[in-house]
Amino acid sequence: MGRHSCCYKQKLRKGLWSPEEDEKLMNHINKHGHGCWSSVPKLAGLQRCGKSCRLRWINYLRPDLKRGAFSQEEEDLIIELHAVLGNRWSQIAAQLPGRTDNEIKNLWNSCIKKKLRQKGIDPNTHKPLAEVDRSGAAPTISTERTSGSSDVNPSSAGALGNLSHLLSETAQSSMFLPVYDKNRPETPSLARPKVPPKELFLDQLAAAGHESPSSCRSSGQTLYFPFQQPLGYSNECGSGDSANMNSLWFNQNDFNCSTISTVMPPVSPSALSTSMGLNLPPDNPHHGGTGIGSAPFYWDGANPSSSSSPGSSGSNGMVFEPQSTNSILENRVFPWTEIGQEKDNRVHLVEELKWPDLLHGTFAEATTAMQNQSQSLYDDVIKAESQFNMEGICASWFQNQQPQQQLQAASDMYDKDLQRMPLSFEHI
DNA sequence: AATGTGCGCAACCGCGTAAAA
DNA sequence: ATTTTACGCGGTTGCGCACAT
Repeated sequence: MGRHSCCYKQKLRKGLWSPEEDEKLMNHINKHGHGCWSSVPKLAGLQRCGKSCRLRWINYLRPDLKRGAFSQEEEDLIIELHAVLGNRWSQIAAQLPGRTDNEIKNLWNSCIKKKLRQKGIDPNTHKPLAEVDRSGAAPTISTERTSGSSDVNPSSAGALGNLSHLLSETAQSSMFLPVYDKNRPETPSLARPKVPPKELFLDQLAAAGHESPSSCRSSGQTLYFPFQQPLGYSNECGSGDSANMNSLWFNQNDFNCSTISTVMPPVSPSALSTSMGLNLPPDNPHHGGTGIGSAPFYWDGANPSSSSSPGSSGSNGMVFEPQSTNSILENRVFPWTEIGQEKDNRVHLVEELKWPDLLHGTFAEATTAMQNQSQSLYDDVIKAESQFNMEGICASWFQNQQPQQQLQAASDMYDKDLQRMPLSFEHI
């Protein structure tokens, strides 16, 4: 395999980017798009390698980046997604519009890990630390890319695998899990997928839930179902009382097939509602508490004024504006845990969203039936992704901006740099 | 005030993969 | 079919700041 030739070239600047460099890069991409990244530095007049330019653009200069601290909802979503996807930061980031994989990775390593440990949860396995300790060798997240195997968090995959294992064929067929072809060749794309995020995301969930890696055998021990973990992550539950937290975990012993279809939605409602851009009035009886449409954690895609990305208003799905004033975890992320009295009239709504629909692009139709304002995850994510293809898009974004907005954008863009500006700039 | 330490963030590095030559 | 080039991803490093000693 060839290496980045640029990496070996000498006299290329490294380290922090100066405002001048940022300006050059931004101007160039605004005018011409990035095209071939390796040619960007030359065309933009930068003493940087293309890789560095790309990274700078993606992680810092992109106009659709959401700035500022992560909200509690975002953190919860990251935890939730990490339980399913492991350290696949780019895929996690795909579910958090405006956030970069690097940003999420840093947040995870510096902040979330710590919080989870403080709450008695092992950040690698998403299990209670006590349980991990008891089992001896703590399973670790395998993110080896050389193995060629799926690097889905094995603990999560294992948990899902356990669930899968528990199910009879009949039970499985009644679920809305996809019919996953076990004979499907293990394509490299599973390890390093280059497919649209939605398909990828669902594919991995499917793989996690339906494939049977060796780690997925039934262990006979208590199963902690990862989707419910955020109950333990909740601030409200952040007492650190591990006994209480443990009680929130899903116990295989209480598990029966009748609950599976409710307990096992393949994608968490928050993830879907976030990604789909659902704007669901909380009092809508069609998504009152169970299922995908139930999460009042929604954002107003039609409210560009609230967006950090003015050019992405409306349907392009880049505006991520959590509207919930409550914790996402209060029966919203995992509302199916609250089956109770409303179960019957809600479950069927959830069950309308069958995996084949999700996987074959008819998801939007199903959700439309439930909720007129919904849009497909696929469309949304694709649009989000297309935002990254800045060929001309960025230019149009800037063209759409009012002068003061451009100034504000530029101002925001340099906030961090200004904050980091050494004292030597004070005399300017 | 000087030094040490921890933390967060930005950027780099190495690798795998796909596409192009 | 093979080699080269480019891209994207995840892990790691290092800088700068804030706080403690």
